[in-house]
Amino acid sequence: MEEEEEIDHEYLTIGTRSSPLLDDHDQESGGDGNAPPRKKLRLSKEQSRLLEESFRENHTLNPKQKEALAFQLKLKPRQVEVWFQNRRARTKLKQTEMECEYLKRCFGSLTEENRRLQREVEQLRALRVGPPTILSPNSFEPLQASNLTMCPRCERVTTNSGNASDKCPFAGKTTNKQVHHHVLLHSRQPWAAC
DNA sequence: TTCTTACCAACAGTTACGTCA
DNA sequence: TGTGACGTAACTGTTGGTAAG
Repeated sequence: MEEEEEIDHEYLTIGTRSSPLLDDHDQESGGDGNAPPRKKLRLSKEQSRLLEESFRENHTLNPKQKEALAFQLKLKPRQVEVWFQNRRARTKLKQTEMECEYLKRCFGSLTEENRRLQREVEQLRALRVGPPTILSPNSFEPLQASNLTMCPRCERVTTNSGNASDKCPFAGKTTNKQVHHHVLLHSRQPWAAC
């Protein structure tokens, strides 16, 4: 760990052909297209600590803060700026990875739930031997459920084929409303349009 | 008021260096 | 000792906001 502190930060001057981090003197010494190899700065522990501390307070810096921090860290403002840009990018990447993991887990549990429901549907299908039936309230004979309709007003059940006058209290009445109800209930055009 | 231009900051994507297994 | 993976400093190009003309 101590070795990191021993890095000679002086020699690690950054720069390439067009590096904004090079001052004029460095650019000149760079010469005509023969760009010196890019040197990479390694921040000291103290520098990293201060940058992290500053980042916790603010994820962006205004020019004054940038200047002050750069002065404090003995770095160029551009280096501080770059560090903050990269730090924001790392934060975002980490968040995205966490969201990705969360969505994967959701997908897994939903897939499992889907499988379970599919199995349940299969089991229910296997139990069903014929078309669903219900017992007639009058004759207690089994009636095919597909032939039954329920009046939304009186909530009584009748067969589509017809004569329900004995079951519906509104059947046979003579007011418009009641006739309407009766027609709706016992016609082939059910009450959907009502 | 609207349009154009220049400038700047932030970002996404990429490159390249240093380190480590 | 060479090598590939990885972390990250630094770079490039794009975009959106803003002020001045």
